[in-house]
Amino acid sequence: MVTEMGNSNLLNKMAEIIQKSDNQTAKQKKIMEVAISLFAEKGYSNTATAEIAKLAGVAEGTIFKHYGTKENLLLSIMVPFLKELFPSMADELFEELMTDNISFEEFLRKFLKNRTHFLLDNQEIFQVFIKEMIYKEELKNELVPYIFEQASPRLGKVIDVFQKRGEVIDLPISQIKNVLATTFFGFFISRFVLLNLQLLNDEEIDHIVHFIVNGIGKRS
Amino acid sequence: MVTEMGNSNLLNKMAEIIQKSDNQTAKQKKIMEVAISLFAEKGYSNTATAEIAKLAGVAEGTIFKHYGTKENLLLSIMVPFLKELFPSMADELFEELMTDNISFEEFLRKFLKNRTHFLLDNQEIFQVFIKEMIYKEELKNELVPYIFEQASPRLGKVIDVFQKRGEVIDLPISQIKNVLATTFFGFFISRFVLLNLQLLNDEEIDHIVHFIVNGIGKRS
Amino acid sequence: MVTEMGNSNLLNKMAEIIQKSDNQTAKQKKIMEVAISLFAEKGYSNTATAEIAKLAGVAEGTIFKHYGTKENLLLSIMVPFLKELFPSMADELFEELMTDNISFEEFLRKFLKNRTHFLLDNQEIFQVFIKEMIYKEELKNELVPYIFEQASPRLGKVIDVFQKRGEVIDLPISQIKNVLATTFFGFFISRFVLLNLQLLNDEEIDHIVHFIVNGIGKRS
Amino acid sequence: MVTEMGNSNLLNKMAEIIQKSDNQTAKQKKIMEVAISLFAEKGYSNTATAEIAKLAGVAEGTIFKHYGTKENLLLSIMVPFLKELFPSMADELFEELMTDNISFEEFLRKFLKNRTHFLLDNQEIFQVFIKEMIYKEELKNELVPYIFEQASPRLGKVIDVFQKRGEVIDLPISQIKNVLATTFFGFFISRFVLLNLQLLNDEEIDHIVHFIVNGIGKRS
DNA sequence: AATGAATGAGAATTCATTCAT
DNA sequence: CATGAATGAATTCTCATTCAT
Repeated sequence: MVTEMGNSNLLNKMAEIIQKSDNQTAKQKKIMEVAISLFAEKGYSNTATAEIAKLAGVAEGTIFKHYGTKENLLLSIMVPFLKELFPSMADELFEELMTDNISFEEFLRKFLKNRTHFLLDNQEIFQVFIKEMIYKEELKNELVPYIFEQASPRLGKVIDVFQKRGEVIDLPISQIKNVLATTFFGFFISRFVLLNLQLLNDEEIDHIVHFIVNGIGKRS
Repeated sequence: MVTEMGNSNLLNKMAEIIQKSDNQTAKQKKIMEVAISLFAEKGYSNTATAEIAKLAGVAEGTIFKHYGTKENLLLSIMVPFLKELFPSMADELFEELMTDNISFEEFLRKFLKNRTHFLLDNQEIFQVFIKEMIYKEELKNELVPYIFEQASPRLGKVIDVFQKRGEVIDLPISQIKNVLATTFFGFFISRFVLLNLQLLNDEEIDHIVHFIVNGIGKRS
Repeated sequence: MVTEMGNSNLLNKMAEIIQKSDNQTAKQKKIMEVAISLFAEKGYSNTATAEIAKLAGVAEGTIFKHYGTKENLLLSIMVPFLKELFPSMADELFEELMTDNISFEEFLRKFLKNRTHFLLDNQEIFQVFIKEMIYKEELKNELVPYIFEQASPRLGKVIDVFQKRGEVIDLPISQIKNVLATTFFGFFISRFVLLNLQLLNDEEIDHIVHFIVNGIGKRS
Repeated sequence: MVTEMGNSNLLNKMAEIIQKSDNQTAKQKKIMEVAISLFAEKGYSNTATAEIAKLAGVAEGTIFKHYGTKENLLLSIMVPFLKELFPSMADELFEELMTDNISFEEFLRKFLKNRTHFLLDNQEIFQVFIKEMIYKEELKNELVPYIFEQASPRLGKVIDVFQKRGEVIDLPISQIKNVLATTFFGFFISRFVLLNLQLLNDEEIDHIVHFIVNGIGKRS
């Protein structure tokens, strides 16, 4: 159900990058590594290509030989992350989690654990991602819809399943999706970008899951 | 329980700024206005002082005559916002909302409406604020604790009241605070910064309040 | 024997200043005072008029009302100093020192003491003077000849007197003048400008006088 | 008796500069050449990097690529000069001059000729040097002691030798050193900085040597 | 493929000077 | 006389990008 986005510059560029990104030299890997770290720390526009080159132990020209522009280097960082964050997650992870007759709480718990680990493993790229998305209109305007298109139907399907099993309240799916998306989003952003926390234990995940399921109101 | 913060460079600087900013020239006001708008749109470091000057109809030197540095101009924008976001909110708003024997849901509804309107009125500054906080370690390290100190005890008091009235579940206050803070935060950030939405109707507030109180799990 | 210098911009300007400089207001005096101190410390071109105004407790405009330009403020500082350094010194001091049948050594001693005290009293202006003379070709080209014209004949007369009394060797007067000028000059510059010494005791003056008279060679 | 100066920021910076400046591009050399000339003529702070770039036929950025800051360019000019003015002079020149049983007058003559030629060859750098030393407290405070430490013991040794040979009067060495230093200093500064003279003939050196040895008093 | 010297278009900031009040 | 807001040209410095080797 992925909409065609042929009019998107950014996604076109990303598609190009994917094709080229087969075999990276050692120097390219080092450049990416350093760039991710610096972009995450100081932001894209506060990081000089000269600094990347120096820390990566390559000449400045080398970066431009490989990536053409600084902007392109940024995209080359974001593309593989995006690829892994959604498409693979979507169809592999969701099926994996849904196979057994797992309870809704258990599903949430496993889902949050899985994504938390992925984001912790890629915390720097995630930071780069969010930071740039907030700044750059173009990026925001193209990626937010893309992400929604990727995530929305899968999330919808899951909610539908659990509504039918009687574990989720009978409100319109879109409404539940919004609430869930906002909660997940607030949770990840505040932990991994704003507070820069490096850990997340199971207990905390239990709390958030309990909250999502039961709210904080006391049942009469 | 509010910690003294006399050792804060940034907050000291802010205090100085407030004093100076009483009697503003027409040109100064115009500069601030334009700066807020540009910083919100493109971010602080992607906005040139030359552009601010041009749009404000002043010479570039005028900006520096009044604010000394570009950084200082940013602080001059953020300070009054911060001052109004917390201290005033805290002691006036909270009392106002709590006087009558308001229900928990009603409290949440009113609180969210009030803060939503404030943020809609100051959406651009809020964006500047969040964007810079994400980038600048110094800002983050001083403001996050400050905000927590301002908000935490007040939030705690409210939860305590409603727990005693039997409207909020008997979990540790700190746990409920975390969950609420994350939800509010995710809600505001995703709406006003990431999605850049300009409206919020009462129905949506009802949804989020219902979610906070009841969760999305179905009661058996 | 003072040559006419009608073609000199600088000396003309100075002449104008002299005429205007009759009655100074309290603010003017404060401006001059602060300017001298700052020019001496950091040099003319490293001192901002804004700083002078601030330390003098006046508005920036006030400086320009009185002195027109920053350059003119500098000249207004140098003129009275120059006036006292040479013309008055020349005809009053020299006569005073030469009246009695003073010995050459005694003359040198008194002369050095007198000029040393004058320079110590005006050390800051002297520093301004030398520093600017070194930098500004125009100043150098006009003032060095002027100073030579003022000092040279008077020094020549003194040497002549002591040669006739048999206390100074019979070398060409110009040669002795050069040597003396260089020595005096080196002495004052190194002490009061480069090393920034604030004191000079009689013993040191005795040494330099002894050296000028006898050299450091041992007599057989 | 040479003090360790490991705590000197400026001198450390200079050491770094030397290492980098081994293999200079043609453009770098041109930049240095032009900078020396302009700094000497108008002083460091009255020379714009734009002007240096223009006269050197390079882009302004090139200057900053190589030297980082304008200040650093200044140091890059001064360092090699300083290195040659003292250390090499000291141990090579002094020994060379002292080997034969040269007379004191002859020593002075040769010494002055040698240093005069060095300063004439480097007149512009010498001017840069003196001009900046007068202005910048930091430079003065680090270099004046350094120069004294370099020059003082060597000068002392020479005086000692000639005192023992009976050619120099038996006054305390420190006193003779002061007098000599002041004379040399006044001589070089007044000629090469203030008067900007381009020549020095043997006759003039003979005069100054004669003066140093015999003074200007007539022997009875 | 890799280098790194060179570029030049901005960027922030400074400052003497003007002028309306 | 005095003020101080406003100016705008000049200055130092940054940085993505190019290109000859």
